[in-house]
Amino acid sequence: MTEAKSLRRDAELNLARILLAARDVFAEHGYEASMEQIAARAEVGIGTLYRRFPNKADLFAAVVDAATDRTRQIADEVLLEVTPGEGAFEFVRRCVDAPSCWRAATSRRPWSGGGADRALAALVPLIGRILEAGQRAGTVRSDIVPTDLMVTLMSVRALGDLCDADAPGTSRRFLELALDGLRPGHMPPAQPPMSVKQLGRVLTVR
Amino acid sequence: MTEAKSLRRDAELNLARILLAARDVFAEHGYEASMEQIAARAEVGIGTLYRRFPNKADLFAAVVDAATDRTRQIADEVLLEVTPGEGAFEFVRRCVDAPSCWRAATSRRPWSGGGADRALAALVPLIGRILEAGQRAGTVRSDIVPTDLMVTLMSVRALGDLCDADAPGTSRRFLELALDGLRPGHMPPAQPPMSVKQLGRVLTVR
DNA sequence: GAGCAATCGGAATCCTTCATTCCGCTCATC
DNA sequence: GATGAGCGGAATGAAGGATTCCGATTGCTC
Repeated sequence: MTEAKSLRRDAELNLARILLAARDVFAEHGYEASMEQIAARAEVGIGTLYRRFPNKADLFAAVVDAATDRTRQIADEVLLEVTPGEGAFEFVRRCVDAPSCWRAATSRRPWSGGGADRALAALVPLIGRILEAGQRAGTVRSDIVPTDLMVTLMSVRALGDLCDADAPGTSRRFLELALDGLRPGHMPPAQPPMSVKQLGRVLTVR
Repeated sequence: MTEAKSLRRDAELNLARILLAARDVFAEHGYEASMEQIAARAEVGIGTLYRRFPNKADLFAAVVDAATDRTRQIADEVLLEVTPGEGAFEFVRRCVDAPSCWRAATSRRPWSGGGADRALAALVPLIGRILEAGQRAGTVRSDIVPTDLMVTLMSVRALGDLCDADAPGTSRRFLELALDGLRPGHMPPAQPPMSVKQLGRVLTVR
């Protein structure tokens, strides 16, 4: 966030390029993407990556942090712009459409340290508010909790990775079907929802 | 299927173990699982794997074929045992519960050759019958097609890979929510369903 | 515009991770 | 008891990829 030392102009440009490229490449291949791929996408030498980020994990962490910020921003926007009844659905849609938002979660080696917990601590209350608004409006089942939305997001993302290259829009269609499942009118599932603590564990390196 | 040459009794036992182990290990790690992992799980030397299967791809193909058979078998059972109104839902549930059924599809290197097309040719009509029964009974939306069920299966499986280890039952809960989305009472999604041909491409090595 | 430290690029290094091969030993089977 | 089908698992070789290093550039300051 706060860059104490100012970079040379060209270095600053390259840093931005790297972050952009890393976001896209990680989004596409998950943590398994290679540093060389990222460097190539950023049109930068590998050495340049390593001057900014001591290693791959740190670069990934930076990307994930940015994605978390973006997610929070989306939640804020939804809370502001969207009708209470539609907020929850629109939030998930916008997250799916955002290039890398929450995408890291479907990667195998997402956060390390307490990163996931911090991200969730920021996100869960926001999503809770969006959700409650929908429930008060009667457009969202009363048995839905924030982790349900996140889980939906994760599964849609995973499906997109699998299918969208060959069948564009597949995950989008599935998303709408899944969202319909969140609307009132059905029996609650026997299985209780995932806890936030569990989700934190899911998102953390094993 | 038809083993022309009969194996020594111990060899036959080992073959069964290998197939079992491969099924489980591939289910757990996808095609990236190593031959050594499989050999270890089967409590067998690596050499033994290679005497039965000339290479990894062939072993994987054998596992996938078995899974396809199992899926078809489940469809048959559902058609026979389950109420028309519940068949579609129960089919997906049973597939999710079957240890390796359709699991390969979420792996990155599933079928090669025309394997996927053959499997789909066998499965799609069966699923179509299950689906139509539900639609006639009024428990399934009229805009749902067989690929929707398969896509649901795939996303639930993917979610399970991500979460179930840390939060058991998560994919199960999501499955029920997603299935609710297939029930009548909502607007059809704007995005048309995936075609069978596209699904075949998704399942095939790139 | 000269000097210089900050930057670059990317070749080279060093691991790790497999798939696959090979071969001496074992033990069903006849 | 002979013998060849089977077995285990060390060894091989290739690929992939993170990280390091260093000579060549180039913004920036005086």
